[in-house]
Amino acid sequence: MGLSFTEENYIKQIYRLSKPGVPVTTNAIANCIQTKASSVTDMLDKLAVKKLVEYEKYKGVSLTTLGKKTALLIVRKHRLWEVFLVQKLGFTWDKVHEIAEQLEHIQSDELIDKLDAFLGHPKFDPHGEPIPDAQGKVKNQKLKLLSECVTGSQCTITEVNDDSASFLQHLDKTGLKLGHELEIAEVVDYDKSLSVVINGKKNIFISQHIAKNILVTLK
Amino acid sequence: MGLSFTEENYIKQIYRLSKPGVPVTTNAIANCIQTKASSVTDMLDKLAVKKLVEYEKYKGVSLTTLGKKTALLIVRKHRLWEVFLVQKLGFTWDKVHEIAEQLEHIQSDELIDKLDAFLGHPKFDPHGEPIPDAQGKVKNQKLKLLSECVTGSQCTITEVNDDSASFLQHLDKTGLKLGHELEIAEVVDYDKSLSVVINGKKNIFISQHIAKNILVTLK
DNA sequence: TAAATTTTTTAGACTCGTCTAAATTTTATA
DNA sequence: TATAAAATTTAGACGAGTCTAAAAAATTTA
Repeated sequence: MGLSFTEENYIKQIYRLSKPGVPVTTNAIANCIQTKASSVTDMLDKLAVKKLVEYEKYKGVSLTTLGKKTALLIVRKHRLWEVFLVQKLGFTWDKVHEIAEQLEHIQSDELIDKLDAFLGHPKFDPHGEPIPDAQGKVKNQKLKLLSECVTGSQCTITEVNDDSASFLQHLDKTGLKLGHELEIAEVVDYDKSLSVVINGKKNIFISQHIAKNILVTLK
Repeated sequence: MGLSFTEENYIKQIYRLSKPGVPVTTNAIANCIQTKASSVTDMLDKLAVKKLVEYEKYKGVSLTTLGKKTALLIVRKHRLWEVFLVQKLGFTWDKVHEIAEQLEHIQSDELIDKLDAFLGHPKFDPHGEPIPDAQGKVKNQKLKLLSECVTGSQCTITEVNDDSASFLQHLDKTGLKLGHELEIAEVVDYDKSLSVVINGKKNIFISQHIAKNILVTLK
């Protein structure tokens, strides 16, 4: 059952607008997709026939299990392409979205499998959003910048934003590695530097500059 | 002046079917695009209005300078993506075309520039076809299989078809490297093996099996 | 709770790209 | 060169997706 470019866009936007329990309104979708409410109504009828959404007149819409899975596979493609654009082609975060909006509609499972492998099976996109797996399952954790964590928080180093040799060498020297557990002992007020405990042992200082390039998963 | 997905496809196919002097026929396009002649006629009218083709009723069609440039930029995208799919993602030659047909329509000059740089500004696609530059200019040389060269021809090793370690090691041992100049001293009749002179010095034998995996640019 | 407002849906029309069937032009053949 | 055959174009229609304007339902407000 192949979906059109347009149908895929509706599904994806409905997914983005969804909040547990609350159905998504026609107008919300219209704003978000840059179209008119009447067009949305038409499309919702169509998607309901295809069993991708549950739709009751005047009551808004929500994704079915099938619709949700469909959405997650599109999101997967979107985020994998974002990783590619940033990590391999050197785009900055802010510029990748528009291009990924196009790339996410390329149809080929094999392409996505191979892209995923080429990128080293990344778990998060450049914005820290989790990448669903090939079955459409998402880890419900989100990455946070270490620089945004508060005193007392416990987290795990999950990714870095700066892949330059000098940055990676610095991390190495400091004793910071992917997978290490951190506890924020103190956030120094005047320069936002951090005092952190690594794996419950070593205590080190990290400047805000460095902390801004380290992504962590909160406990 | 943005072109639709469909318009781009027509332009590209007309380019592929073009032979100097001879206009492309409506039926030829219809066969090639999997559509009906009447649909082609409609589209040709449209493309003529946009100054992409010169079209006279019942007389066939040819690309204008603008149309040709448009086609070459699409071909550029197509071939760069093919290189990406083969070299970076590990697809085999035969499987990349269909996916590249989709990727070639992604709109972003910056994306193509960066992809080109990421791939090391390749000059040929995996099939040996030349990749037009960002201005739509093509080097009018085409890669040829070494096995297809005749006695006396002079050429430069430009690419290999087999990227396996064992093949590359064999080349290395034999003294063959990208960029080396070859002169075909003799084509042995009974087994099609070649006697070649490398860089005007060393003279070696190359079996047809090996020669079939070496691409050269003719002098 | 009745009126006013907002949201949503319906009805009808438009564009894009396609199709079939019929008409026309070109080309091949006798 | 007249005629048959093939190629091409025209005419009219359709589906997808969109729009505007009007009608209907839901929500807010008095």
